[in-house]
Amino acid sequence: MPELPEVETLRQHLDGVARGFRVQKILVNKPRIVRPESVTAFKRLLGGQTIHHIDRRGKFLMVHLNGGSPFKPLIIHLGMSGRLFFRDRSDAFQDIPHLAVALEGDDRVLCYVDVRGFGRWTFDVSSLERMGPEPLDPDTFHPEYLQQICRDRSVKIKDLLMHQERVAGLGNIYVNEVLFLSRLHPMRPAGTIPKPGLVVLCQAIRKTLTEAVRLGTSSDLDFEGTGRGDGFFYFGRSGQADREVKERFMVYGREGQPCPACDTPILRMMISQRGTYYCPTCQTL
DNA sequence: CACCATGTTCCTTG
DNA sequence: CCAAGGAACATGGT
Repeated sequence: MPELPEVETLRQHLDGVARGFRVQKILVNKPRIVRPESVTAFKRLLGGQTIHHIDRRGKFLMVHLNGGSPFKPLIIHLGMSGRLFFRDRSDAFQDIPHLAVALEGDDRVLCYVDVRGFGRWTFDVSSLERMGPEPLDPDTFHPEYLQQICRDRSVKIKDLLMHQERVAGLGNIYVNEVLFLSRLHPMRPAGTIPKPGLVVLCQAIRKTLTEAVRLGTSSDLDFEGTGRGDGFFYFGRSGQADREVKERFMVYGREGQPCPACDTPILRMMISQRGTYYCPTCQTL
């Protein structure tokens, strides 16, 4: 569920339904998720607390809590396959496949399911402290900032944009879309892009992410993938909502299909071990 | 069986 | 110290 738009969609949803939720009991089925804390330390920090509100930073959710250390929010990262949703307390939530963490409240249970187990629940802020600016914040993210991080760098522009210490929240799907919109080849050395190109790139990042959040929050999402409508996420299981989301990508996952701009077949290559999709006519080196 | 998958972190090499 | 490249993590879908 991973990139900024999906996390923001989840944040908005949860912020509206999780405020005031009091953690009565904690179940940790996959201890790896709460690293580096021990399960007992994690439970001590979270037990008895109430959710005050939920923020986002890059791909991280920050769950602010009442009743305990006020400056230590619970930080959640969904990794590649994390899902978060509420179930009734009467449901057999403990039997949900790949349930990694569950927070039991008075009448609901906040369930965290993570098939691959790359996600993380922690109170450790170290990875947040090094994170780059929010791409949707015009005060810190603008063409001049892009110019600053690109200058004198030979790194491929795709790798640079996916580096969370440079820009927070872009991942492998949306970076492909952004580069297509910007007409930039994914392997273009960052330092060779002239200022006008960086202005276009900045605009493409804002447009791509803003539009994805807009679609994510306005669509009738099948949150849990079961048709129930409460729970979470719409991408990664082969349901109807999933297909609708995929259809709006211009190049991601579209190897061999015609470029939306010029009909040249989309190519796929590997960059840093990630599938990279681009139009060889529109995006030249 | 082979290959691919929305991500981060750690290690090695230069 | 920095940058680049790659493997590892764990599991499922096609």
